[in-house]
Amino acid sequence: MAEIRLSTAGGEAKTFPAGTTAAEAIKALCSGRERKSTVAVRVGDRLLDLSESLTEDAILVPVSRDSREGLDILRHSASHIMAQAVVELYGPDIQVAIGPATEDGFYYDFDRKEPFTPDDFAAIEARVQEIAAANLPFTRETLPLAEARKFFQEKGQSYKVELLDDIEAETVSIYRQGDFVDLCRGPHIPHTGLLQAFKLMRIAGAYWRGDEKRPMLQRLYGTAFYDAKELKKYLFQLEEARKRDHRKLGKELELFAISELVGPGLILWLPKGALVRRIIEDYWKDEHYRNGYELLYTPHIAKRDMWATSGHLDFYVDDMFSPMEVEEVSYQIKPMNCPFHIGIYKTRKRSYREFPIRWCELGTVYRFERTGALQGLMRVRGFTQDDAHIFCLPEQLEEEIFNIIDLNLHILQTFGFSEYDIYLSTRPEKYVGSDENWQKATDALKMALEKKGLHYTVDPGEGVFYGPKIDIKIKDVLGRAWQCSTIQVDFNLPERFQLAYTAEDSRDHQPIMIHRALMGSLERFFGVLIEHYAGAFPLWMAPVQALVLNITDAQLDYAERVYQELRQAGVRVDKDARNEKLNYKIREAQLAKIPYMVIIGDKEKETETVTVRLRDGKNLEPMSVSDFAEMIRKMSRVG
RNA sequence: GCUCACGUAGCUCAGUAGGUAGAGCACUUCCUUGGUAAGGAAGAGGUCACCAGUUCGAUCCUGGUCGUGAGCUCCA
Repeated sequence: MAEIRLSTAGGEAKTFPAGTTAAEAIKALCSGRERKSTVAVRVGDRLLDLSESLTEDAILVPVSRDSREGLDILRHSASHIMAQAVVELYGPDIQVAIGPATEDGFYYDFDRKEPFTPDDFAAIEARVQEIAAANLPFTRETLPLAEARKFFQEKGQSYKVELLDDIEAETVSIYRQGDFVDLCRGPHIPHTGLLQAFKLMRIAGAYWRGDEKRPMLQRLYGTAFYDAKELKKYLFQLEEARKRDHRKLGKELELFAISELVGPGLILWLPKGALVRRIIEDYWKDEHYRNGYELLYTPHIAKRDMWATSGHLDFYVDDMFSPMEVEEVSYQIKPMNCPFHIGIYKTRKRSYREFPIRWCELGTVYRFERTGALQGLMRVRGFTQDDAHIFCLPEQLEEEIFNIIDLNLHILQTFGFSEYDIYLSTRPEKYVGSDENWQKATDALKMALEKKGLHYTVDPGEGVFYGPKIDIKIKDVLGRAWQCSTIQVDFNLPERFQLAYTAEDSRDHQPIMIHRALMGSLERFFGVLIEHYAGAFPLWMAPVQALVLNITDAQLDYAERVYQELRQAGVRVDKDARNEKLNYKIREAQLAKIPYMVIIGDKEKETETVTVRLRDGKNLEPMSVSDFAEMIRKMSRVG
């Protein structure tokens, strides 16, 4: 019998008979603990089941249940187990589609006439537990494509047949556990008993293959862990995340509102939220002034002809609100600010000596989002972009992009965001402009990122219709990445609007245009900020920095004086002069997440001081009002 | 837009075999003047999202509309 040499990475190779299973090899090559935690093996870039027979020399990398890969394998297996449970409970005529692992768990899509309801959850979960307890082995079989096709056709599983139609390989693998058989690449856990913690999370509709023209399937989402403790931890984190939800905090802290009176996706900034916004805007304007930008203001509507010239009517009309007639001329509300800045560019002849021109605007735009897409502040129909357009010479392009990235990261860091995913998006299916220009622009973006030493991922086909872009997605505390910053090169609008500048040769040339937004939309950015800080904004952003609390009516006069003095000194201060006990006032201030409580009793009144309580419950030594004001002033320097 | 769920006082939520509703907090008034997370009492507050239908009678049942949530799709 032939022999093969197997080893683990870094370990000594041992000789085995050909056909040894991965499980046997791991048993011989690994220590007890590693052996126990191994759920699959990796050979090169292939993941194999433990039951796989090995026929060639190989270096085996054990996949531990503690690794991300190991968890994904469990969850993928959990989706099969759930599908088995569903088929057993609701009959074999139910159509099964696909069931992969996801970031937080897994899902499986089913086609069934009757909708699943949350009432079904208990039954499905119970059946999953039974299957897990039965310790059914997962077994893999390989069969020729045609045979697999016949097999699933006979079972009436048309989605599987459709999947097989797209597979080009000669053979495919199927997995069985109990009576359930599924087309699957694998690998899987050795047996169902490893599924120790399972929970059905929710049900949602999902189009077959993500295509809204195809049938809507019922997607069951679940999550799974090797250990019940891990599941508990995950559910606790979900609960914590819910507490930070910007929609909940926005209501509680009276930051913003969405009113049925006004309409969906349209944000009302309440006084406290509006104050935070003003602080953000002031900082933004100062920072842009320092970085050589000039501020613009432009209207909210423009003639439809302009949107025809810009190409928006060809490529963006589905996202635009309907036109309105004004004196027999059609106008349309703006979904973007760029054509207006071009309007300003064209107010006179431009010289190359003016370049780069950096124009910024907090421009409010309106986009027709489908109702189902709206979500709190994160996805709205009217929002303000921190927009800018840079007009420059081709040879200035790379440096300008480099400068934008610098300013971008600086501003994000000021707000407390230091983790991001960076994407370079290339040409989409629907686009304008020449292939050559697209290539030039894409190269310039790539170059700037590489010079800056930033790690990025290429997102093929995700560019905007007028040019390629860099997107910087910031990560909030919930681990969600939010697309805020975007930097887009545009060789197209200058062409469409016939932009020109006079160059050294005294002839007209076409400038390059860059679009960029750093916070993206003030609404979304505010939403991310609320969740990031759980509503407890840093001092420099807090809408109310200090709250004056008198203990009894006897200090009302002094408390009023303190309040006025702090207000005059530029502290954002409120007062709570109500006839309530101190405990009560402190509780409310604490829930409002106000950074400093200024407590005024008889002692303070006599000595003309204040006692300061911090948001974390600590107290500062009594100090004079002016010292406190100075302290706040120093500590609330931006960033 | 599509699938599923939900919509009761400013907020969080009970409730009704179909007989026009209730709590806590918030609000108003009064008592209380209390040193670091809820003092007490009274009062006011609702076309039970909206529109139809079934019914002697609808907040409850049916249908539609609007809105919200979770997804799909899309995106700042």
